[in-house]
Amino acid sequence: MCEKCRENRERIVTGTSMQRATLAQIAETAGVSVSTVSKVLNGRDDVSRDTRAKVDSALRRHRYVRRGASLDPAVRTVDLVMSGLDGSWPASVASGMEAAAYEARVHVSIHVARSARSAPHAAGGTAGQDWVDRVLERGSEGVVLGLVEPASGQLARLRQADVPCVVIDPLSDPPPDVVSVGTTNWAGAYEATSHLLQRGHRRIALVTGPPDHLYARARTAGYHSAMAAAGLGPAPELIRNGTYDRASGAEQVRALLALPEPPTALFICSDHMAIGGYEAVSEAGLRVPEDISVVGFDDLPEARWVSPALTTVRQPLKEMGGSALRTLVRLLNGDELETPRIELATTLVVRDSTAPLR
Amino acid sequence: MCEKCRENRERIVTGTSMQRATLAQIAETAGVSVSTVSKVLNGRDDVSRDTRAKVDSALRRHRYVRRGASLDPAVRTVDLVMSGLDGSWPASVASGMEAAAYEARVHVSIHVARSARSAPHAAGGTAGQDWVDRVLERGSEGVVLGLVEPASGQLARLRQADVPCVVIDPLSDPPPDVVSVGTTNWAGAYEATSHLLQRGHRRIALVTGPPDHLYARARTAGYHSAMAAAGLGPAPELIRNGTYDRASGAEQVRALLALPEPPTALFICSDHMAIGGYEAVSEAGLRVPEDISVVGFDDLPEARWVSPALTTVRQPLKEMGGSALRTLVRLLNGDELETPRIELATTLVVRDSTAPLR
DNA sequence: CTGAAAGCGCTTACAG
DNA sequence: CTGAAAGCGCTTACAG
Repeated sequence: MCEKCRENRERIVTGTSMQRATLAQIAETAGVSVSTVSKVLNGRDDVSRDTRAKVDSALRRHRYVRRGASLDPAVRTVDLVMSGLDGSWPASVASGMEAAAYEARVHVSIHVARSARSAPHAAGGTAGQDWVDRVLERGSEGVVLGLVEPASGQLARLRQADVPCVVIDPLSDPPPDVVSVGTTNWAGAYEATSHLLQRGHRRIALVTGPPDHLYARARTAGYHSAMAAAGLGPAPELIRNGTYDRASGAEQVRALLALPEPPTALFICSDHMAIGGYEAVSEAGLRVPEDISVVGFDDLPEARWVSPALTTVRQPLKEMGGSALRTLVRLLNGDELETPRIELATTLVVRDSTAPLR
Repeated sequence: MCEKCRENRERIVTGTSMQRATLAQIAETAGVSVSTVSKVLNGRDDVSRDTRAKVDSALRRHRYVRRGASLDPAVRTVDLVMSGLDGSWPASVASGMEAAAYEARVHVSIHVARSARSAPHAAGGTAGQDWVDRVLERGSEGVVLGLVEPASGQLARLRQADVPCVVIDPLSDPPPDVVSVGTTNWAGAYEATSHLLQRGHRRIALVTGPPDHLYARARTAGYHSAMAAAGLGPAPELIRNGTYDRASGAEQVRALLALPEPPTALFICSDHMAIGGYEAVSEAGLRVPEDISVVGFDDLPEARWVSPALTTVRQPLKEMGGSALRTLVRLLNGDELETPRIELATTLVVRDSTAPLR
């Protein structure tokens, strides 16, 4: 380890900010000229393999960071900020985004948005660090947000730093200048409800999400529209709000099955809640789909793991990730967007959890 | 809009890369010196109100952005290279790694390892680009490989570039100088088999992975050891090799159930194969666990989605991701490792798919 | 291939 | 306050 690096390490330990290594230092370590180091950094091909290897090694030893890593438009880096990485939703979105990024020759960095309070370094002088700090510190050129609601202050800081942002599936109505990618929630719910109506069901219950969520409202509206088109008015006792998780689905379906006149079909606005619904149906001594039909929403892999396989409204999660990345690249290029709000089509995937009314 | 900006816009339209405005241009627009513009940018207070306003206005007109001003060389970036991002396995590993990276103040970039043949830019002068090229191009300081087998040439290139590498769950015996993180496959299989033996089962079938996989061999050995400890010799007809996916699990279990003397318990070396096994059991008109007990391996989230919930050997995937990251950081710091091969403990999670022999 | 030299964008100590 | 001048980090055209 070189003298300078040792100094740097001490600076880190003492909390002082670190000095950037200069090309001159790298050149000295590598035993070459500054010009040669510069050539390696800029990917020129008039450098021999051996020299390049020596310089690469010296750059890494010094932890050299290019100032304005974004100056080369060929290698851009963007951030994917998610509320968490566990589970099928983030995995699918990240997978679609990575594939699109590969095509576009863009690098993807991942972050989990943590609340400022839980930041482990809050005491060390970087108090209040949130995902915006991380993005700016990282020098990313753009951000895709997945299941993370940006606060207006956070959006303002990104805008000020000229870092564009695309939000996937915002929970609440975003400001008009925020670009978002979602799905046709209304149409998906309409199609799911119509599917049940076509199979003769009339008493169709809805388990939807929290009423303040943008897409829960759209799904509820789609259900109502399909019911109304079949001449069926609202039956408030058949409509319940869950919280998208399995336990909440079980709970809401238990309540529905306890009604004097229980439903014959359930449209449940998330696969996880629908799987919870399966439990409640089973507890009541009933079978899916013989006694009661169930339609979910999402088409996560788990819809195929359960038995019977779940009929559900497919959200194209990979395409959402891909679309968000491509939209972000257009923003980075300064291209005009046709619309700040992109909605991808849902499709109904019919499996084994729905049957005609007996 | 200034002349330069107009030029810039034209460059964008024509696909040429954009020129950043310089302080000299700002200075000219504002009618001041470059020094003064620099002072304003750096927040010095020896600038008059009027001059500052003129400069601010010019900066805005030129859309001047300081790029990479906050890049901190203490921030390190490492790559997570996976065979794919879909599914629970990569999601859990990535989640654990991200959490550890956050603690260590390391940024994580994600890549999917694609074969060189499928690279979309292969024709554009970057033929043969594989994940090693991407890692080096990106300037990452280290790599974690998940479900990706590094070829010896790839390892050599990383070594030459001084980029350390940690492999999670290698399929084949890695070279002795490659650091890897795995789980105690032998002990996990031993525990699973013992669990079935303790419940009175004697005719216990094994569905394991391809015989050339390192961890499949370890699991098979653990099964044999537990059987032998109970005084049971090998029964070759009860041992089958699958390919870890659901369909292969169903296929192998169908064959086992068709034996003249079928097993009363199945130890199936992946949750996905075990869920396929459920199908085969159901097709045969049998029930889990009343007629046949099933133990899986992995403890992916899907083990809890199926019914009955699957008894399985838990691999601590998040911890593996976290451990890989922490090990990589130690390598980056030049610390010595106690061992190049880290094995994390598995635990048996008993759920509803195992019952005493009737 | 390699590096000396010229030059660019930016910052800063200092003269006015 | 302001800006000329010196200087730093980096890039590049070019001589060898």
